[in-house]
Amino acid sequence: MNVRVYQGLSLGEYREVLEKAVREHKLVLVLTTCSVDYEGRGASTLGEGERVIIIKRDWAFLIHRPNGYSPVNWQPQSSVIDFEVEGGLLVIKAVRSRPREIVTVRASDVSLVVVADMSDKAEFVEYVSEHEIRDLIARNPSIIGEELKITSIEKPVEPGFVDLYGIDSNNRIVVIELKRVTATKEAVNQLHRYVVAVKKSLGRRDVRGILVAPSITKSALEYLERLGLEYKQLNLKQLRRILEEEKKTKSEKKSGANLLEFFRKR
Amino acid sequence: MNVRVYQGLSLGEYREVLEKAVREHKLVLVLTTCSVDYEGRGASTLGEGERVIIIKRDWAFLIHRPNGYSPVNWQPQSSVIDFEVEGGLLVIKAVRSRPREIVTVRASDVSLVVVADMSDKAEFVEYVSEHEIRDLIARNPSIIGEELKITSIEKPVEPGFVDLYGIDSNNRIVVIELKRVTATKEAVNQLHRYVVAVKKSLGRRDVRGILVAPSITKSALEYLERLGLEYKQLNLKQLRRILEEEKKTKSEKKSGANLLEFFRKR
DNA sequence: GGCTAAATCTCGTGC
DNA sequence: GCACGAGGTTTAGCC
Repeated sequence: MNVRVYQGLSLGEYREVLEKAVREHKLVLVLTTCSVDYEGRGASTLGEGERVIIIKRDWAFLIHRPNGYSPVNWQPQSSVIDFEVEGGLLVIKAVRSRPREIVTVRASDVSLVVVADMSDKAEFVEYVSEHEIRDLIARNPSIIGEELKITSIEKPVEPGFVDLYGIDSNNRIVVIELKRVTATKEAVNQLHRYVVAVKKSLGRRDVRGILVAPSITKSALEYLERLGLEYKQLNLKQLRRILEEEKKTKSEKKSGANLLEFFRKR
Repeated sequence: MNVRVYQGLSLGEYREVLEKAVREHKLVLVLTTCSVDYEGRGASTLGEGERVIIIKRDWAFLIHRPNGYSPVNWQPQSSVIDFEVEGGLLVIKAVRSRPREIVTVRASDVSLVVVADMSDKAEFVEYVSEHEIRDLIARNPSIIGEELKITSIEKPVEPGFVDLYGIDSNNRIVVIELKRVTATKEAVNQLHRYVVAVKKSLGRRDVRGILVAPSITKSALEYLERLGLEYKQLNLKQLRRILEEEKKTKSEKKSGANLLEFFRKR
């Protein structure tokens, strides 16, 4: 990694360095005393204080305060980043075109600028996502303690997509809504919407709605029961164990079948 | 701002510097070649590559790749940050207790460490939020072209909170759901939920549901009309003008009051 | 601490 | 390019 550190320059000199670094799509860090204005979908102002500015190679633009996870101001991807010295201040403008938004930094002092060549081609692998859980249950519905035949994944119905759709051992239609986190009223409502839509489109009354989640809020459970829907608890630890097992087996077999596509094509 | 820059140290020396800086709640930046594992609500692995690590004064922990707005891994607030040198690697563990999550960084190389004393006490003022729009309409319902008397803000009903609640000129109950961005089916659904709940709790059928938003998706509008609900377009620019005006008047009044106090104290 | 909903949400995916 | 939904969402507000 090629890293350059700049300290003790004049604002004009910093401007030169920053302008060149950004033009060359380097990664840039700026430690600065500044105020910030934002104007776009919303609007904000931030008084003077000490912050870290990160400008990424794709011109993502982040302003971080000394505390907290979130940047105080940002631009997910800027179309223009402009540096000017005006009235004793280094003014940085990060502009985004769609939606039209602008972040303006007014730096009275720059303590440090770091310019780095960075390369990162590594693969990011995430697991235990809702997708993965969904496909696992589709392959093996007994996980949720039901004798089901899953016939569709992400089945489109009027108000959206049903996570899992199938038939139980009594030939009743089953609509499943899946959450990988605590289910709230929103989730109950989503399920209810789908059940109503399926009932209507099929002209059948014997449609079961099952909410599958690791946990559910008390009021959501009450709401769900009042609507005649069901809740099945999901054991995430067990699921992860099964997924781990499958992954091992899969990497041995090296099978590349896409379950979603498989179901779609039927 | 007191800034210290470290380069060319051994991993063991870096460990010392980082350990001390974090213990003293300094802001820390690390440019490093590393791999990352995450295990908690979800799980992920990331192969070796060049990244920026930010450790904030409150032990928020962010790992950024050279591109994109989002950190690839993070800890909103760590309870423990631990540094060890193991097998030629600097291993950084950031642990969060609730929920139990752990991010593990394995650094094969450190290019730069920056340790900074940073102070930022400035106020962050955000405007044109849903709150502000809500309160403005509450004060002046004619903005949405209706003769309304608003009687409640954020009225709690069974499934959640009604943004604005009131009575129209024909004595019909009005439930208003507000969005500051394009309204989707989700918003329609939210409104529908509230209208159903209010109808039920009052035993009245003459309850109007109005979705107020700057725009609405086509399918959401169809859905809304099918449910017998209404949509009112919001002119954000006009709203912002009014808010600006009000703010000016308010600050004049405020400074006037301060002036009054000032004179009283003499 | 639980619950509810907003967010300059961002990001991926499908049409 | 829009629409829709997930997210390790995070954050704020209220009880």
